[in-house]
Amino acid sequence: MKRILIIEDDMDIAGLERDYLQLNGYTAEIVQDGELGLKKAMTAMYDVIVVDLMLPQKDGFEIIREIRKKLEIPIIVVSARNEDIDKIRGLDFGADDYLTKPFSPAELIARIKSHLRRYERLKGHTISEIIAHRGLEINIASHKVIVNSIPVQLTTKEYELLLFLATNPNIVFSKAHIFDKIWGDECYGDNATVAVHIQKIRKKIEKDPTNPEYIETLWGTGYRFNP
Amino acid sequence: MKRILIIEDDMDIAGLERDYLQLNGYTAEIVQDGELGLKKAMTAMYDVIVVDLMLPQKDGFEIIREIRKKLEIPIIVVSARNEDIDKIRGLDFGADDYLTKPFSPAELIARIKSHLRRYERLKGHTISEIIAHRGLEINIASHKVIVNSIPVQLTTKEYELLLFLATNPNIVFSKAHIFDKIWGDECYGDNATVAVHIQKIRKKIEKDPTNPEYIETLWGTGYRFNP
DNA sequence: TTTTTCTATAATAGACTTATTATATTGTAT
DNA sequence: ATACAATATAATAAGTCTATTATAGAAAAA
Repeated sequence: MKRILIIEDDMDIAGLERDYLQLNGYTAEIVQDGELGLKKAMTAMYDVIVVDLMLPQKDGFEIIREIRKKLEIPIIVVSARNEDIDKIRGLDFGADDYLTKPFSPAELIARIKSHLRRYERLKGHTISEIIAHRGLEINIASHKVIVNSIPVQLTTKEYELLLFLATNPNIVFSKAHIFDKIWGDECYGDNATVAVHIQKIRKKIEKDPTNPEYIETLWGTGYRFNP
Repeated sequence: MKRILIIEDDMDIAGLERDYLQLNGYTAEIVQDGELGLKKAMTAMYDVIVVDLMLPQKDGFEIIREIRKKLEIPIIVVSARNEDIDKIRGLDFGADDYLTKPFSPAELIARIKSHLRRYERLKGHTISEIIAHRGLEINIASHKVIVNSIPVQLTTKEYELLLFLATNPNIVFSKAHIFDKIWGDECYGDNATVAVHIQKIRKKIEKDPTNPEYIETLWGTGYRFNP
């Protein structure tokens, strides 16, 4: 079941969107506040984000830019003003598509479908799919991970690290790269920190932490998540 | 320099498209015939394909379906008839975007730009590029090597060395040259080290390490990878 | 408290060296 | 020419060393 996040302050429109999405087999969640919307989006549990440009508290452009720093998922912009379109298209701030109000819900569905298809084609999987894999299930809301039906409590950093690796399976990342991704480019820190976190995650999710199945060590190169 | 393939029988339109693309720093190639267009596209030398639906000889839909079987790159459809749009959107036959004639060249450029951006975003960092020669497969993103469907575990140095040779097939490299490439010019070390690594790689990937098929020895000269 | 980060130490994979054996090439004598 | 020896180069095996990672525990931060 694909999950869509709607960031939209007009509840009439948001509700309509949600109903249509649900009719088409999607799970939709509405957030009316920009600040909260950004936070929700950053949990990385959604497959697509639909965001209105005109929001109270936080600028839509800013939200998208922030999301794009961390996530690769499709972002569809909704705008009431036709003039915004050029701005959206011209500036490369990370949105994938745009719709001007009023738009037909069918149009929205069609576009979401198309973006999901492409994402899956290029990445090989969608977010929802990666969250449950083999015996490992990542519950994003609670930061809990379920390994072979046994719930495991991860700390924030442990969770972020695992999620990053799990959403990029079969790719080797150096400790420095992982550090940059999780802590941010600006942060200066020790790669040992990454090693320590990896160790702690392994203790919690691996059957035998000495012979890890999920997070593999490539000596001298980095770590790799095996799905 | 990004390469665009235009499959379009109307030379007026195709020429206009090409000129605009070139003005924007792209390399554009025009093919007027559907059959040939498909063949060209399949060479996988292009970054984006722009295809007209109405073509002599071969149906545009069919072409796109064929391309999509093999390639993940963005495909943009151009159609003269407005009615086609619904068909394009409704059917999932692999196109990424559509434009109805007449359209502004700027619009085409904008869309191509946007698709390229997204493609790079989703594929760029995690290039799951695979180098394959005969039974040997090297997956760059995951550092995995497979020989005749059997995964082989290489160490970092072994992997680097094999990758270097495999990406430069049919070229002879002296041990000193290989050493410089893998270890860096500044490093001083023994050429024997290279020989030892070659030996270890052979043990892992060659059927008969004594008569190597992949990494051949050129007595007194160096080593050569045979594809 | 709990979580995160740092530091010191231990474990170890694998990188490198060395010594030895095998093989190809070249040169020389028959 | 052919056979053989001499020489140069490569393959191999084994052992040493180093760099990297794992781990534990303390310190700092939240």
